[in-house]
Amino acid sequence: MSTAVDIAGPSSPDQGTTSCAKIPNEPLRRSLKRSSHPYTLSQYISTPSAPAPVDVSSLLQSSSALHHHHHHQQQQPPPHHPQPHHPQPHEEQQEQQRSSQAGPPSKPRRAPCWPDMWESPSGLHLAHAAELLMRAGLLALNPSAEQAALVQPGGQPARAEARAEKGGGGGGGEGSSGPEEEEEEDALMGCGTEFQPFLGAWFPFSPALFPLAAGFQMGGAAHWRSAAAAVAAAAAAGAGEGMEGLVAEGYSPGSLGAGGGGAGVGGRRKRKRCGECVPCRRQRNCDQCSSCRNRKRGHQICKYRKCEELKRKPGGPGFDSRVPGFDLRGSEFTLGLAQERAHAALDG
DNA sequence: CAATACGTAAAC
DNA sequence: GTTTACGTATTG
Ligand SMILES: [Zn+2]
Ligand SMILES: [Zn+2]
Repeated sequence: MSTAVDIAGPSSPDQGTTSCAKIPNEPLRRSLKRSSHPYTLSQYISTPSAPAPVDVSSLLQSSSALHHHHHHQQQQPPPHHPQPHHPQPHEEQQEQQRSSQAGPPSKPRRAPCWPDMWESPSGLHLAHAAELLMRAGLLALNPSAEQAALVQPGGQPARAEARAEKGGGGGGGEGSSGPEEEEEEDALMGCGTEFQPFLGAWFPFSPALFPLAAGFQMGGAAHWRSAAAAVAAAAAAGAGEGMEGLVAEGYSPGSLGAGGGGAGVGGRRKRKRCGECVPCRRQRNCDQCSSCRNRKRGHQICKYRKCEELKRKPGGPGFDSRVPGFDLRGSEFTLGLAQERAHAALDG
């Protein structure tokens, strides 16, 4: 199904060639004025200052939380062979590249490698499916089955681009990988589903499954790669989340005046992730979805990580068409497990 | 209506 | 100062 997936490239490079300033040319002036009219501040005010999400990390790593709660060290699956030196272009550069190369906005360089099929917010299904499979033990030793199931007949299913926040050499370039990696990996492994050894079974890397595989790899076969790289990656990634991640939510009624980009007039600041839904639990950006690719301009969290709570509008009448009785929150099993394992591995 | 762009709040 | 990410405007 998912035949209706947006195969077209969602990323509109637009003409904003330069970094982030509409100084040079103003082909279109979309931002005439950014007045905003949030919903009803009552909703926000009503928001209890109960810092629920804060405990998530603690819950996940009850034992690991002993050492400290500074940053959530997450697992970072090394993409592949350790490369001492690599020309890792920054996103900005990539942006400019693609932007400048194409005057008119029409798909700058979205390699056909990644059908946005995985990009679908509903892509979580993949993760769910994977978890189900794992639980069922179907992937025990059945690479063929998994491949056939997850791999797409199209040709280029998924490719690992793990490094993401490589962190590089301690600070500075945070970057979050980008399309460029595609080519790199392609050259290295030949643009194909990357099947990594997963506890004896082979798993295809996909944006949705990434975190899962990562966690398990670290826990089960962390030795498959340099521990140092993993640690570095983990640190980098962890920092990224620590930025905002899941902090206590507390709004100052008095401060609710203006601002919030869109939440200026009359409204509330910004809601926070619930921290319990599956998307919230994703620790890593897929780097493949529109948000990830356009994060520089879109300033939005990875589609796979977008909190379901935030997805629905507060005053929304129809709310969201959530499938009743199908709360993915139960999926915490795999996620929690993976994370736990990852943390455990990191902690030692 | 969906996707994207921008401003800005909030955590660091 | 940094970055991340929400919310809306604008665009399509
Ligand atoms: Zn993403
Ligand atoms: Zn959530």
